[in-house]
Amino acid sequence: MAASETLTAERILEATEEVLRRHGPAKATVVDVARALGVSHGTVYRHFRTKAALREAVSKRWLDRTSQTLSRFVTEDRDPEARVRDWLAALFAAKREKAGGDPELFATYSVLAEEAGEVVSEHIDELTGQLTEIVRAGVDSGVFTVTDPAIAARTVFQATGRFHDPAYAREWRKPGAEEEFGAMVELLLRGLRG
Amino acid sequence: MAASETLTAERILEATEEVLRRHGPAKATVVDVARALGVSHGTVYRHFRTKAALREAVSKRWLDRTSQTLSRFVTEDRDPEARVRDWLAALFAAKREKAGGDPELFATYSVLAEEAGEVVSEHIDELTGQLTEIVRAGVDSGVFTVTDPAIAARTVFQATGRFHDPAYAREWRKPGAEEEFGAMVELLLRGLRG
DNA sequence: GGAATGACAGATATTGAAATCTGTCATCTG
DNA sequence: CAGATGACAGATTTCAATATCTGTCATTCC
Repeated sequence: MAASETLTAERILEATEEVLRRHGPAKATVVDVARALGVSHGTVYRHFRTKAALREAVSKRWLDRTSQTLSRFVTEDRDPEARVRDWLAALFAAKREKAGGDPELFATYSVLAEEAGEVVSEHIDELTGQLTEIVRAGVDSGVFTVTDPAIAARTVFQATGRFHDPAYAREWRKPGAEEEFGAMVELLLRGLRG
Repeated sequence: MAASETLTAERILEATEEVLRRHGPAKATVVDVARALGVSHGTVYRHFRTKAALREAVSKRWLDRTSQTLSRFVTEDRDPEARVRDWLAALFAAKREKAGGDPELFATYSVLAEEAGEVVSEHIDELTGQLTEIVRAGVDSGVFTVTDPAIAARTVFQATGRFHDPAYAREWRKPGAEEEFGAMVELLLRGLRG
């Protein structure tokens, strides 16, 4: 039996991701997860209070991977304007790659995220927080002239929603999407500079 | 019988809107529309090839009302910057009012629009066309410094998507939405000015 | 004794048969 | 004869019976 190893929250999450990959968000059940782990479903409920909590944890994991990837631009010691550009480009690239690489899995995670409102809010707060730091660096160095870096960052994030919100995923593969993204970033940077 | 008047496409569209209002998008049938008009459903098919075509026509009507409302800002002889501001504000106000006033009807039309891809594309082309004209006026008068008014207008329209795309309707009633909209418009105007 | 189990009640999902709807067209009606 | 009808075939939806799932908890097992 695979039960030779201790049953950790981590192992349950991995099994859940696998079950979601196989069955999709509508058909993936807690019983399936338990079966995949070779335990009874009651045992899964010892680690996660509800099915919703389990799915939320999976969502969080998924979203955190993106935050992680982008965080490197925050600490870099480079021109803030270039960092805003690169941070946004990396966000778009990451999303587009995930959506294009395995559309079904991407749709699955999009459904999960839809359900997990709180987790998504926190993710967005994390991302705008990162962007705020870069914008603040730009204001401090005099490249940007906005009054409030936090508001400016939130606005830039919202303005680029079309290029990172899963609801728009089908637009990302259209020809011209790259150009549209470029025009958006340049217009926003003009706005940040003033 | 209500059939005293001639059966026009117009009358069918009105009856369809009424049926949609009553039954919602999922349950509204062509048979219902025919019944409301006191004719057989075969007669409705004489005017609209398919149910989808009928729904598209209803969507077009709905969207055209918004285009109509906004067109006045295009012809006005005023400061282009103020006109961009007002055009965007009018768009947001119109959408928010419709969504807030009768959420169920708004949801119904949102579903219809989702189905009618082509009609929505044309609507968006019409709106960005309007905005392009205002931006071009701004470039001509020297207030704006963007290279291509059409690209700039499209970008501004996309950036403000959060404030007019029905997918975001639930965000519009949140406190702070007005401020977020204001910050977005001001950042974009800074970008247009350069 | 702390972790795992599986029987259970209520909620949710699946299924397949019956009902309704879409779109066509031969026929009817003024 | 132009416009309307309603019967029809195939597609889609509805509905109720059946099966499965979620979440709990008394009991079992190391």
